[in-house]
Amino acid sequence: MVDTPQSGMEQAILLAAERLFLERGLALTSTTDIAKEVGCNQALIHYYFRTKDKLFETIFARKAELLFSDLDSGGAAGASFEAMLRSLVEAHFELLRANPRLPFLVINELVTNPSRIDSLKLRLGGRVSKTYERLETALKAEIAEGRVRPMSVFDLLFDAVSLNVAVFLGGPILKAALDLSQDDYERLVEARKREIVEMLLRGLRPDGARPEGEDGSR
Amino acid sequence: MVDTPQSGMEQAILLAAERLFLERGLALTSTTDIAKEVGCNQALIHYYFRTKDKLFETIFARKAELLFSDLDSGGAAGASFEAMLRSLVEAHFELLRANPRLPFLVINELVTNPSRIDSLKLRLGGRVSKTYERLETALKAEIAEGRVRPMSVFDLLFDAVSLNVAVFLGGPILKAALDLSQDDYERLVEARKREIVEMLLRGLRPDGARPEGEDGSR
DNA sequence: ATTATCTATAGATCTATAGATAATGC
DNA sequence: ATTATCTATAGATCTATAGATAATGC
Repeated sequence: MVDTPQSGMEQAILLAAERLFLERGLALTSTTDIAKEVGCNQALIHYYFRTKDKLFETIFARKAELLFSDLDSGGAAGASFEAMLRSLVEAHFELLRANPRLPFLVINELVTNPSRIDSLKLRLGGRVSKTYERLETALKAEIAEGRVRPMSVFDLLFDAVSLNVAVFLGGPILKAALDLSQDDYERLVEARKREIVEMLLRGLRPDGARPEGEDGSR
Repeated sequence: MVDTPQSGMEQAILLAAERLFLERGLALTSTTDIAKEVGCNQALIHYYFRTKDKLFETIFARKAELLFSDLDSGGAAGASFEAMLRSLVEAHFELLRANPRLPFLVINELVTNPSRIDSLKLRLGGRVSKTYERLETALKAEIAEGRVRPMSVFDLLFDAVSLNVAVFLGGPILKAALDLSQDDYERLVEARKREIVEMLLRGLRPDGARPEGEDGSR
């Protein structure tokens, strides 16, 4: 749990391995590749981490933890539901933007090696639940007051995560397919962020909904 | 392009390889694995397909083609925009349901081996454009008449594909994480299908939208 | 003395090919 | 004769370990 202070070499190995694992996944990254990237010999990887799998596990656990970290959103208790949701979704989006390869790594690894799902479950424990429950209370209240159509928190989160994650899973492919410059690509990502929030908020409105004075700004 | 008639063995190899590639990806599937699955010796794989990569390419091309196949939606020309969109999204969803591992394979392969993106582009050519253009005309008309908020076809498709694909990318992981039975899982998938359509259609409504008599049914 | 780093190598794959044998089509 | 299938193996990895050497901390 606690990160014991690491030697420079250990750090360097972790960093290089992280980069390579994120880029190509576990199977396509050899300890030889990592050593080359670090600039040391391949045996040293095993000196510090015993096996390639343990090294991967270390990195994977940290990264996955990040992915499921509580997005401490919501800000002030008085914020409206819309503001809370918006801030949550945007925080999640920014987390992914800062770690764009993360969804690829996690999906890739959990799909090809489902046994890691259980160890992840243990490690993360009830981590997610805090945000989940706060959101649930808020959502139910909104629905009761008729400001949001009836729906489950599960679906709401599924919708939001789907939209966010897909940007970074499909992004690099789209960038290559459409020959986008880095600039154009970043604009696309930014545009998606706005569209996702828009789609989500509108998608929640109940049947007879009118905008609540909050919209129409920007 | 045309599938030349294949011998039984060739077929068997293709089938086994497809299954394994979809399950674990290219890197984690060896020609030895494939041979074992087929029940022949490993050299035979190379007799028919020369290299493992050519075998993969064959399968990958077919499958990717499927993924980008024109979803001949819309039905009758008189159908409403909502009906057209709904049918398009549902057709896409059903395509994925019939090939649930496909998104994993394609993303996995295009991300770890971006050079395949170009060959895919060539092969698929303007395939996607037909649906795209029909949708574009219809969307613009809707927007002009104020029945849909201003937005691009690009974003609309991105939203829809994101929501659909995420079900099948994340589904197996969720199933394991929540210990769902096969039945429960299938119910979840079905529920997602309904929610996705709901979210998309509502998310398109313009600011002052009232339901158009079409909603409120089921 | 202990810890970090290196060289060398065993043992497991895995892909691809060569060359032998069996099956099939005239 | 030609085509399909098999056995055997070369050559490339790749992981993990053993054992030598260099660096560091008392």
